[in-house]
Amino acid sequence: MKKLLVICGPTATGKTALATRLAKKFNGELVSADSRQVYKYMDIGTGKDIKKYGKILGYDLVRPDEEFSVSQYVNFANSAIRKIYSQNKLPILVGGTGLYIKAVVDNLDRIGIPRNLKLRKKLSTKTIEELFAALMKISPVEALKLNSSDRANPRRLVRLLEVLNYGEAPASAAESLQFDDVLWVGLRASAKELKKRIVKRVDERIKSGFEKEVEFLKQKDFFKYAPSVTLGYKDWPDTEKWKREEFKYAKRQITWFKKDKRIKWFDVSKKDYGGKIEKLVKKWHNIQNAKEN
RNA sequence: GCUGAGAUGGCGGAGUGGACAAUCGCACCAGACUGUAAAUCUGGUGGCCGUAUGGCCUACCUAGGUUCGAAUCCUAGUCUCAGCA
Repeated sequence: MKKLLVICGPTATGKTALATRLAKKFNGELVSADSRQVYKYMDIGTGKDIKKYGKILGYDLVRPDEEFSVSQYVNFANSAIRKIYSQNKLPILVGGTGLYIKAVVDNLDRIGIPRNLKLRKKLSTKTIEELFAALMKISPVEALKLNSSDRANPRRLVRLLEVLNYGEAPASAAESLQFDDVLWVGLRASAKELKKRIVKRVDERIKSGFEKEVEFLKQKDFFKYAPSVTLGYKDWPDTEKWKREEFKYAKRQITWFKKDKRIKWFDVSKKDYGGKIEKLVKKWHNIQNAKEN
């Protein structure tokens, strides 16, 4: 019986703390689903609470100047989860990168199709109109499926061309992993509360030596070109902007997760939400055990 | 005190007689997103009514004026900045 516990939600809601608590209680192991914590040396800025929480899988997978993608993440996560099963433990997928979680749970096809640097380079100078015209030529069906937002998004247009150019049947990402039962727990907070928490957390990160981390990364030349240099790192030392960007990011996360009706939401401002979640997980666990017998 | 420049929507900043509720950027709100996802992209953003084309009201420092018509021109005032005393 392959069970998976997902802990998701916007940033600064205490996902890792909750996951750690549940891991202790239910013999679980954490797998981080966070697209930034995969980078080495970016510890304070991405909030790797190693000291506080102990072992978490999914940290430090690549260097800050390396490319990373969902498909790599799925490969990693699947093998990590397999290992956890082999130890008879409960995998807990915890993080705020909605796409990564979805990719692991729902086995997305297409993400197995590798990028085509040559093609990307060739297309990099094209306008949106030209890209869309090219798509219409290859596959009007696929082109017209795009919504108005994606149609104006060069990154998406290029990727679709890449996919259609690949020809063969879409490769799946690594050996897929099917789950028998997934429990989705989401942590949420009001905008006001979220803002408060974000401000506090950014201030804490600054206090615990964020500037030194940035200096180190710069010195190592990781800032020259790095997909990893985003919010926080990107605008340093503008800490007010960092806070604002962090909140906007949280809102994007909320927009993403809101759509997934599988998620059971808990407001972290309510008292004893942790206890309630524990109860829910316990019940879920027991039901599964009963089925197995 | 004199001389010059200027006062525009939450902020920055265009516009300099009609196409202006006012380009654009930021901020803000909503949304999309199956190989960059802390990324990328879309829509909205004075008030009221309408699903909408649209209609009405209040707006470009204040008060008057010119004009069919003013954010744009004139007069006076207030304030800000720069240079000189």
